[in-house]
Amino acid sequence: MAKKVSLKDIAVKVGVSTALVSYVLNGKEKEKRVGAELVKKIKKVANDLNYTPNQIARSLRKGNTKTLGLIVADIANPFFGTMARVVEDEANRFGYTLVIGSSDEDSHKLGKLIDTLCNRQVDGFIIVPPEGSEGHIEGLLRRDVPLVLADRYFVGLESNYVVLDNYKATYEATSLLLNKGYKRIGIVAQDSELIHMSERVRGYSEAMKGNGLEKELCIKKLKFSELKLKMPEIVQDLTSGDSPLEALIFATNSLSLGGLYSIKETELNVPNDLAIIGFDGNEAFDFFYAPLTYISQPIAKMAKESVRILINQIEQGNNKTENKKLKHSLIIQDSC
Amino acid sequence: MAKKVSLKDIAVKVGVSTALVSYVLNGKEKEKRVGAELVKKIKKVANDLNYTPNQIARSLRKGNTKTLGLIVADIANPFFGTMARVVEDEANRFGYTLVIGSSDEDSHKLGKLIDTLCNRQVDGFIIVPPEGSEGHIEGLLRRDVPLVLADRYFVGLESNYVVLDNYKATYEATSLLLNKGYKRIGIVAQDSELIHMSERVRGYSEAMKGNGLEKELCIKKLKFSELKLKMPEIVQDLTSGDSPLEALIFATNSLSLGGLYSIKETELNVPNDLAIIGFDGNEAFDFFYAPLTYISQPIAKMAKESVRILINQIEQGNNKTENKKLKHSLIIQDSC
DNA sequence: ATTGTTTGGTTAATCGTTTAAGCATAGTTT
DNA sequence: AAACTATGCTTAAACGATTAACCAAACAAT
Repeated sequence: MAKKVSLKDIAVKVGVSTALVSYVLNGKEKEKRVGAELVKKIKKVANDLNYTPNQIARSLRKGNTKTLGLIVADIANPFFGTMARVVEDEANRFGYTLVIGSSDEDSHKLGKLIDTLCNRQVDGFIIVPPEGSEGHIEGLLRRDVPLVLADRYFVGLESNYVVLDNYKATYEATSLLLNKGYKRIGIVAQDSELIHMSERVRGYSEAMKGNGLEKELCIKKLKFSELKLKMPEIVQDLTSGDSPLEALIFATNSLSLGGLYSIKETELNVPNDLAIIGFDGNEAFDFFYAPLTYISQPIAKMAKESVRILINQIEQGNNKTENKKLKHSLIIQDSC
Repeated sequence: MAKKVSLKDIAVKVGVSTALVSYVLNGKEKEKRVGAELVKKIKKVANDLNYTPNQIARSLRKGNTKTLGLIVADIANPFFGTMARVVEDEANRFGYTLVIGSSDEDSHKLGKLIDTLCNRQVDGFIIVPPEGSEGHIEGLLRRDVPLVLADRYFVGLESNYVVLDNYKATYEATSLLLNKGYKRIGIVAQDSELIHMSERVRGYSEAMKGNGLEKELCIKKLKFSELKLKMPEIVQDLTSGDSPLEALIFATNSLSLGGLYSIKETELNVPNDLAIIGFDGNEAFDFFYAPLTYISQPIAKMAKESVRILINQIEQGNNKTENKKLKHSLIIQDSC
């Protein structure tokens, strides 16, 4: 790697001190009363030599890196990929670079990522926190590290967060089914203590109870690892027997997808034998023989808000926390 | 942000120079003959204070950042998301952090990303180069910046690269169709000068010519921006008239998807009226009424090889370039 | 007794920027 | 003429870690 042009190179060439060059190149020529002649000369030489400041050195001196850290569950997941993309663009717009990490929903991995990024002195974090990671988040908060939680948050922690109004999302989805006359409605959710999931289940429950159907509640929880193994079985169970379900809500994108793969293998006809509502968009939803009705998240808005809040905290030192619950939209197609 | 523990804090607490602490914490206690007592004490204090080295300072001094830059077209695209994920894991495995950028297939944006990452002193790049970016890549090569091109490369440039054997991929896909008896076969490709695309077209052409069908060649090229607009029209054109196509190969994932959306709207029956072969996997392919036969890329392998080659060059200063053309696999389902 | 070696440390320069503080010289007040 | 003020630039410390070079004391060898 060829060595880069430094302030010193310019200084030597022009015959001044590095301080002066730094002032000029940082637009402090007025404030620091640099001679008009020299300003021109310095700018020209800087340009000729194709100078760009060494961010590492600058970071060390200034104590900031103009870098944000984004930690999602898995960047290969299109939901997080899309989110990352918007975060990247927004960060760039504000002059920040983005570093992305995947936690695999593993709080230990999250801890390692946080350490790494802290040592690299990122100025702040946007984190999609996995289960059991309150401790790590709390640690960051205690150290006053600028931080926004996205997609999920912890009830006990006073932190910034930007999430979907998950309760309302499933409440309305369930209501839609109820309005269409379905009564025996079930939900397949992730087996997780995380608030976004419990809110989704609660939205479903409350909607059912509101219709006097508390006895009909059917909630199945799956661990992530069991998805491929158990989904066919679950679909089978729920839709047979003496009171088979009439409708099913899937509480995540992967559950929806898993569900579709399973349903495809059965004799069931959607929506006649079974109505379904999915979560998050997915092109596959459109190609299912009965294109899926689904709850869509405003990913871009979530990402933008997160960045805005984060940068606000970094640059203004804003210390009161901001919370956002965004509204879903219901994409209505043919599956119910 | 609370200040972090530094080498000096430890040094002061133990009552030694920072040099000694640095030696011990970097495992040079033997080489530098540090007293056994002190070694213990320093390690203990470092541990108690929860010390972790400031990577920024270390980077400035050592001239490396243990950071890799990955520039893809769009991290929201699952193909690149998956690739990024594997690159991330591999980089981590070797003690590197990953910074990701999206070029949007825009060489100017690529240039800006390269500048940003260079100023942040990444140790090397993995780049999926957009059209017209030879100049930027050449610039990096001239400065001896460690670099691996992925997915595509430039014929004139002597650089590392890891790509799919695109020629073989479409050659075999076309052969499959020919063997099944289809004769009037077309290909819909991206309108691009990039080698991966021209190789895909060439694979198709050669296979057709090999069967004496050069007169039947039907190659449609679409600009990325025209995809949604023109695809329905193209599908319509190709499949009607007096010699409608019997089979169609889509040369990218988004073309495949766009094609499927269009075909869904027609009266055509796949594979009876029209056989299709797609590119890259996609869950949507599985839910099309005639699950798609497609050319699948070994993304993980591509990512791993890229990282291996890159780190090899960074750490060994290896200056002979490595090139890899990986083999596709043909996932055979019901669309042909 | 002189020289040499080992042991166990310290000093100080360095990476490239930023920035507070200082210091001439010229020009302006009183 | 003495005392300020402005102008225009330089010096040097600092950020935190690394590392070459040096130093002192203890001990051994000639």
